[in-house]
Amino acid sequence: MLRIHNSLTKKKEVFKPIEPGKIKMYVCGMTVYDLCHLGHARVLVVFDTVTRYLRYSGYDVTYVRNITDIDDKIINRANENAEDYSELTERFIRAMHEDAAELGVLPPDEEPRATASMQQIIDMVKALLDKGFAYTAQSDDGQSMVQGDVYYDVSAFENYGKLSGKKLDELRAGERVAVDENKDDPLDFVLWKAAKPGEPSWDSPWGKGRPGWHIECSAMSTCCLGNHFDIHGGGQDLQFPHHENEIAQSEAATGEPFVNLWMHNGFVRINDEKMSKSLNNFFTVREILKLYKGEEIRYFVLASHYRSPLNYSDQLLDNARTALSRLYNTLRGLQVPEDYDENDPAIEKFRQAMDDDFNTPEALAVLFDLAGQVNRLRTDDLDATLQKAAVLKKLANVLGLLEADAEQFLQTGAGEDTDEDKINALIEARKLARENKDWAEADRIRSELDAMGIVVEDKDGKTAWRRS
RNA sequence: GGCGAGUUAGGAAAGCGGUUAUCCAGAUGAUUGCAAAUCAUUUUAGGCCGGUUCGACUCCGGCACUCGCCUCCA
Repeated sequence: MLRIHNSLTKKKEVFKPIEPGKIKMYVCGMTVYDLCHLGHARVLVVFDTVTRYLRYSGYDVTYVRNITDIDDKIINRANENAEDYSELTERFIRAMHEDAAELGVLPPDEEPRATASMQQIIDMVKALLDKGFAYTAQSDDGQSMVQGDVYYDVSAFENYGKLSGKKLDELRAGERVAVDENKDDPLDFVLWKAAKPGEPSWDSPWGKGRPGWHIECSAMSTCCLGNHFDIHGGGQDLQFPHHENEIAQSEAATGEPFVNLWMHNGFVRINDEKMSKSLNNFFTVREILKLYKGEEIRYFVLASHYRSPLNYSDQLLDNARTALSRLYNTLRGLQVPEDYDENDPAIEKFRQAMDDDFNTPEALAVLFDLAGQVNRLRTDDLDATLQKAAVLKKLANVLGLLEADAEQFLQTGAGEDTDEDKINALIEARKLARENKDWAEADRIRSELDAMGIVVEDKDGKTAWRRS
């Protein structure tokens, strides 16, 4: 029985899809004006793992993750670079896809882009105007004031604040909301923004302009998944105002409930502080990939529960590396069969862990228990060893781990190339020395390899090597 | 100020009202020419103060501290 924490009710709930056997899930993706940092990596990995597990559990999942490819930051960055905004976004979309692949993140079923969804966005803004949830307002187009902006009227939506637990009065009492004279209420937010000269723009009934940030997700999600769907996810920082506004827009426009279950992953932190662009304390995925493999980063992310804060440090990545090596060491040298025993008790434990709000740390513990069993069995019962190993590999694969060949994984470093010829030559030389019982020479070669970051292991009459 | 989350051993991180979480690090033993890998055993816990209970890390109350949201953010 799958239970998931719902941000809307702040409780774990038994999950029940709208349509039996099917799950429709939307996750807010990147705004593509820069490289992905570790916080983005967490969203990618977490919801990829959720999707993989839901599919493993037998659900037919439609996973949609959007790309925000037009907004103020993109325009500003393109201006700074003196390049067309679409060149900028194409570049970072490509980079994002590369990073995702390195992290073992499968592509979503659909990846809608804001700029390719203008008709749906305009239709939704129209619907909101028609139903009295929005109003047009004056805007400075660079030359004169025109009636080119459209705002959402938060006071018209009675449940505003239900996701974030905020009340309109309390929000107004806060002094952090910038006062904009064109708005009726400081909390109203823009649906359609009139273009200034030279800005990228799209035709609309309100003149040339571009969508506000929140409306695109309402439009793209309902467009791909229908007015009412099962799960909507994203980082915790999107809960307010972004997701709150999505609910207000979608439910007002369609008159239907929007999303049954909201999932929010916790932040990545560094020195007990949120990692973010604005604090400028972020590490990009690419920087980390120079030192650690994508799968090591993935393991690091999954070693904490998705709703907990995740602290970043080199030591923790080192820890993830060693832990993952233990699993790969276990599979090393085994011809693990595809078929596995579905009645293995570990599978039930694994499912219980994952069914409990995707408890990946607990699920990893099950993998390590299996690894222990495999290592104990392998000295005298190859058949049983392979059976357990098959279960281990299968369950790890559900988490997007242990998909690589063990030997290859252990012999590949992050970033740099391996000079295999040199390594093999040294190992051959050491083999000769050992045959002659010249232990001094054998050990000298071993320390030479060690200095190269190579560990040699003599077992079963053969010498294997791996990266340290 | 409003709202929310958290505080577990040397580090990380879970479950659980009484039985070994797990991973990394450390110790000892087995194995090894010596190592590595692996196995076995093992040392460090539950912010503080009360309460409930035969029994609390686990439930309840208070306090302290940390973090987040309330503005763009994954």
